[in-house]
Amino acid sequence: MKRIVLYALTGGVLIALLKLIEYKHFINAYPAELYGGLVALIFTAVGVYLGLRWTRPKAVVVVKEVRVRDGGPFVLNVEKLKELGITQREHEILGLIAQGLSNREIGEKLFVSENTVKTHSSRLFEKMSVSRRVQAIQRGKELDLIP
Amino acid sequence: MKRIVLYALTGGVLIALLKLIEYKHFINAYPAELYGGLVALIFTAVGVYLGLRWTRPKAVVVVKEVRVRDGGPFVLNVEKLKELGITQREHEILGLIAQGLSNREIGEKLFVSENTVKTHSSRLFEKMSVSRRVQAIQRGKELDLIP
DNA sequence: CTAAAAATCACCCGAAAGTATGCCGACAGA
DNA sequence: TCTGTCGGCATACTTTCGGGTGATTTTTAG
Repeated sequence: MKRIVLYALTGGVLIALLKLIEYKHFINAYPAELYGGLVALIFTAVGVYLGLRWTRPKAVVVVKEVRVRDGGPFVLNVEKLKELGITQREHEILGLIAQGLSNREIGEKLFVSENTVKTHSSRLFEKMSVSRRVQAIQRGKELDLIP
Repeated sequence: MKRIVLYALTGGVLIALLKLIEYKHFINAYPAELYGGLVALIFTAVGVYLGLRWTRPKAVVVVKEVRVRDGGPFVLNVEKLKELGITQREHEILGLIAQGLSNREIGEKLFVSENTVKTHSSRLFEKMSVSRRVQAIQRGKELDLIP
């Protein structure tokens, strides 16, 4: 709600501002259709971004085929997660790490910055008492945090 | 701050759109900001819709486990090793990588320099068509090169 | 509504990982 | 003997990781 108000305010102010300053030569320089297309494109892109960003499912469950030797389907050890204080996001990132993704790739997948991924993984490693991602994977499998 | 810049950009382009749709008929009835907000809202909504429509559908949850050779002990796939041209040393290093050891630790364990380990792992990654150690582990397990 | 928890992002720094290239010695096979 | 493969090593360089700090924003719980 706050964001919408902010959006309206900044948008309105900027519109007034830009209208005063530069729309004159802006508009006359190229055909109007071009601007129309651009505007549509930009807003659509923004919409896509915001849509993906904010309707992100709470639990992005990892789709992965795993060849396992031991019997029984994978059952997430929720108690262990709570015990270690691992959050959903951190757990999610653990899964993606286990898929061999780099921090950058994880960030792209989750629509967050690489820095954010680093922060999550740092805290995750701390909670899991490991210092490398490979170790985190091992530990995660031991503790049934990941398949 | 980044968000405000984004709004500024989109808002700036918005003025052009208003121009081209002949807003003069309505502009006198209500403040221009209202139209700006409306147009922005509409396009954003369209973007959200499109974004969800086309990029989200595949985000269906399926945790699938393909269980082969259940319960059996690990059997090294020697054919695969030969097929990929992976040498003993490289295979050995793959195993140590999978144990969560760093290149330095591997070097110490094998009484060789860290650089040598890097060389081996580089060649190994190339042969396995991966670019990171975590991926190598995954692939190695899939191909039964490591337990 | 407010406080706490979770999530996000930025910046710095050093270490680890990975790439590329070249060189060398040992050793097997043609 | 020549050639090819393998193991080992180095140097230089780029990228990725991870630690640490601090901050804001969003979500959640009370």
